[in-house]
Amino acid sequence: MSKTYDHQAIEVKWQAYWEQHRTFRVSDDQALPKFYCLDMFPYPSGSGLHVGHLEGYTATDIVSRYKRMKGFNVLHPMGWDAFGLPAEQYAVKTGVHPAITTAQNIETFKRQMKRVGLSYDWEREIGTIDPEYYRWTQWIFLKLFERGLAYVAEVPVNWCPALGTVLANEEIIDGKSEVGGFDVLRKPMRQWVLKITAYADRLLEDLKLVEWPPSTLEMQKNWIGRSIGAEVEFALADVPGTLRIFTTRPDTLFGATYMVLAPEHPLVEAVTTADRKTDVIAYRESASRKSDLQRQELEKEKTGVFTGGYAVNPVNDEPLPIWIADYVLMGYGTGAIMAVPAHDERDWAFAKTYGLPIREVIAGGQVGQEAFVSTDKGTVVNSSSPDGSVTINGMTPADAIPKITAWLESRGKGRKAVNYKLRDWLFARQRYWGEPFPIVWVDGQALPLPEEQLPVLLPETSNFKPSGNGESPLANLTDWLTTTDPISGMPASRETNTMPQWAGSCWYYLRFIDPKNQSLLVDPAKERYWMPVDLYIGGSEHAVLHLLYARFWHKVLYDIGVVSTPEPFKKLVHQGIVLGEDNQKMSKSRGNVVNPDEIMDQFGADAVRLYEMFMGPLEAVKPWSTRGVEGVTRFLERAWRLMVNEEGRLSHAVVETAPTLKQQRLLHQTIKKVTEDIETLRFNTAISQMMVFTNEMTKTEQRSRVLLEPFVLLLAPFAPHLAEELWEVLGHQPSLSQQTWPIFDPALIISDRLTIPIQVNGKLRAKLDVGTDATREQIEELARGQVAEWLQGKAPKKIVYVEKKLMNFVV
RNA sequence: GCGAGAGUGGCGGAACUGGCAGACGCGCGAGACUUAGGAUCUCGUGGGUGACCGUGGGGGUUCAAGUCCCCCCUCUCGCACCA
Repeated sequence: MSKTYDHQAIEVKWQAYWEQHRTFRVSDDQALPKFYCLDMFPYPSGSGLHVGHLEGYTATDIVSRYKRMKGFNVLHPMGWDAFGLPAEQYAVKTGVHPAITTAQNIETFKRQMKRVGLSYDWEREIGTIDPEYYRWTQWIFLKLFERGLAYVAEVPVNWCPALGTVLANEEIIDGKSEVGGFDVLRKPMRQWVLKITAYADRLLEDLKLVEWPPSTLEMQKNWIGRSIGAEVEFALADVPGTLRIFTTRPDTLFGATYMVLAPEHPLVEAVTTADRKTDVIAYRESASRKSDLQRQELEKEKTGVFTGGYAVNPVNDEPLPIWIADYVLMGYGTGAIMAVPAHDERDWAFAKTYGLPIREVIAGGQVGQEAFVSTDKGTVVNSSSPDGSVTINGMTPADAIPKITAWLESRGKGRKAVNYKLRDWLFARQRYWGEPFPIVWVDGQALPLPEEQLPVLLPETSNFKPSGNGESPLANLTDWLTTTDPISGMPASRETNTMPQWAGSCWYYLRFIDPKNQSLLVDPAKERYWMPVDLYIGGSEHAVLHLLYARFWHKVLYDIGVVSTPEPFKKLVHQGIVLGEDNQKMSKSRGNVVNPDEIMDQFGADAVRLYEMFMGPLEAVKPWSTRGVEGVTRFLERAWRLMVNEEGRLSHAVVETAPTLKQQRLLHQTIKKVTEDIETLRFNTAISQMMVFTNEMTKTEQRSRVLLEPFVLLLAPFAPHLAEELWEVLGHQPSLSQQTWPIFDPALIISDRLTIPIQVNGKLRAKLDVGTDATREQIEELARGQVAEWLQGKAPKKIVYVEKKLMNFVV
């Protein structure tokens, strides 16, 4: 491929210039309007950047460069989510300390990012593994602990023998570990847990405050899973006590024909009769051995056993047999349900399997065929208490629910209740490469360390193997483990768990605001100036966990006055996945991975940036095409040749004379389109407009400087190296990053001629070229002449004229 | 099954509040310049080829539908016994 311009030389030149002149350093001048433009910071993996990373990074870089030229003070930082399992697994295998591999990987990432010309303020670089950073991660943990939002619990956790560690639910896919695909068993273990459920309502409500993709909002809503219903007390028939259940359908209480407890439910022993004991124990055991995967596989076939016990339905005093079944989950609601087979699919299936009665209480379906679950349709029937104190017959389910709930409440048999799918957040990992907890244990009690003792440094070791009993490798470090409680002076033992990877990424966006602050997490004045993040771009794989956890911490920080906004990320966009050239997901095994370094060697950083944006809409999943990179390279070369001759000097085609009106119109249309498209992140169409401009200019021999200079500025956010060079060739001082963004003149956009399509019966038959001042009558007369052939002399029934747009004859 | 999004040339994709379907790029074809071209430039390129058909399929609203309404099909992503 012949080179019109030497991308290599130009890119090296300008990257050095930017670095030397600290061109992208953020100012703390709060008089300027601010724009906080954030990428999801990466985990620095061993394989370096891939073209998918680049898509999001290029998008934020274009917006950042554009906003700077628009006069904004732009915060566009980058850092490293550098704690994580891969480096630790590598250390276990090779003995190389995770700090070493991590540092190397960060070097690679940073080198690649600089090569792409991303305009980060590197003076604000942070890493979650830096003690000066995790000191504040630990500090936030202390605040959570102080507020009762961090507690210790003996939780059955997902124990993965192969990884020698415990996994969170979200790290398990189809019953296997996300990393490595190993088997996972359940094992009770002492864990730190964060009470995210205390914030469930606010996490749900405040989704109204953000501009996020609808799918992400929906996923967060589902994850939180708020549902409103009632808790109802069922007295036990033969033993003292009550059984509390949660239902969203109290309107179907009269249709309950049996009860189900989760196998782990504490009342199981009490209600089980002697003759049922063997079966119940056997079922409980088999249920406890089932992994989540098995539970999913057996979804269709419901199993359970009768306990022999009965509970009394509070609405009609009817005794209901109590069963245990693993389709009822201990972790949700009260771990017990009333079963209404007529109006619940699961109960229906279970009732069919075990021959339990199905009683219709909402008319409108065919409950013999299938459960009738609609709450919008149907009428309540067979639902009056025997003592006549309540009836909901004839009502719609929606009306019956509050009525029966109120009645239960008046009798002390129940109350309105809200439940969430969201569980508290298991916040401890049995790993080395993570933040240590600022906690010591004295006599079995967890005590927080004072703030002044932070950070609790991760101790040095060369043995990264798990202790094997489920504790982290830190448990092997006796010297570190043994300490004294600074408050009481009592002998103490350090917490051996470390924090999960999510911890560091929960608040990093705050540290970028004030990365070197020694005394505060973030300076309040700076925080008020910069927050919230105006644009946050990252993968949709973080739609739930990272974004929910970060929102949770942010709200806690809001409550203690550290931050000033209820939500951290105002606008969120997910870049789509870049597929391989074969339309398949990029993977080493398929051999379709595109290495950005190789593409940059061949075509240069500007071409890669441009192609990443030209592929299609930012959020769409789309395939890579190296041919496409060639295409945008041709465009860049054409843009170059517009103003540079073969010797690399200003071309003679560049003239000082005034442009034609038509040329000015094209320029101003281009300014308008590029400006609006950057604002709405439609980079592909912005580039296409610049191509149109370039194609037109290529045709002319005399290219007015008045046209070229604004064009170079428009090109700058997309192809910054080339644009800087062109700006210099045009005789200007660098850097154009300090130039102001071109403004379009609305008067210059409007054309003096119009093309009016003429239709007959909605079909295009002619086009009229008229002046903007042409009247309807003039157009109609001209049009009649043009389409006479289709009018066939008949008078049109109707003539539709849309001002300056179109004329349609209806015959 | 539920939820969200999407189906437009050979390919990636354009098309604002209904108003010229296919911008721009890739690919392909023709030509120019050249010793040469896989460089560059110019022209052409939805399908048929007379006025017809074309935005996943079928209905509808409208002077006019890729765009709005109803039914159906397909794909992608997420959730998946949450009572």
